[in-house]
Amino acid sequence: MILARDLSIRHTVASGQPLAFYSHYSNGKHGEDLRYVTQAGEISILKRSGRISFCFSGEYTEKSAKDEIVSRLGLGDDMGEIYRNIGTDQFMEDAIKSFKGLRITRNDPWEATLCFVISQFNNIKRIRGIMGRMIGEFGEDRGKYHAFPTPEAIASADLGAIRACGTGFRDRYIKSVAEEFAFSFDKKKLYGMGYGDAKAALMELDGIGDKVADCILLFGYNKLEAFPIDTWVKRIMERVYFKGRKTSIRKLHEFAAERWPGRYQGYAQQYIFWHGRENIG
DNA sequence: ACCCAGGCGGGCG
DNA sequence: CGCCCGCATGGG
Repeated sequence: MILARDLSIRHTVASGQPLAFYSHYSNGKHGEDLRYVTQAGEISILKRSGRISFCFSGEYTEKSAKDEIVSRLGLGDDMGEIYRNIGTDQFMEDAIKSFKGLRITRNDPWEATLCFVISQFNNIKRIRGIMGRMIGEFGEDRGKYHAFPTPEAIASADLGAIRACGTGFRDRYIKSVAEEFAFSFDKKKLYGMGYGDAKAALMELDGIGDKVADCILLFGYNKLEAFPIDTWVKRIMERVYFKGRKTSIRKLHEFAAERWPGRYQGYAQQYIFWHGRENIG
């Protein structure tokens, strides 16, 4: 059993995070049910009120499964401190009120990378479909589910097979980053690097720009200071903070760093994104 | 039919 | 640096 105050699995999974693309979520009368497969095995969670009960299989032990869940769902985050930090104005207060319990999930760097390379110039529903087909096509068969595809599996696939999953023009980016992660890119090294250096290293890769790099750092490398700016965040910030004027990505980054200094820009961003998308349009 | 989606690379001034 | 363009695909 795990205590989980200020956790909404629904908001967390719905808000376009990598976890959503490889998990199975349902909300029944017994509570919120979430299942997902990792390289180590399968995790199954049931949350009712502020408590999580869980099951596991594969290589997991009671302790490692618990650690996995706490880490994956960001349960170590002090939401009181985070809400005080990002609740800087009426828009942010409304966002927090609407989506209290929305967490930043922590995913494997490769998983975050593949998901967000696919996300570019795309929409959440389609990303989900493409990821589902890639998992079915290239992920190891674990019986009930397939595991997340390894970089090696995708690196050795041919471009046509990747494209057959519905990736469109992103096929070559997908293959390229898979080759990097399989053979040359030192993905461990980024954990020990500062935010700026790690972002620059990711942006060396073909198909990874400013926004995708920030997503990978936020959702894959536990760097909560990352602030991904997509079309929604840009549009909403321009409306709320810049009187509707077109504003460059660079200016928006500068504004965010000033308004939400410290370690929680990534949380600010996720609440702007989801509140803006769901409640403001 | 038209527009848009968790953008990026390349080319231009 | 900023700006503009093309890019696959499917849903509204």
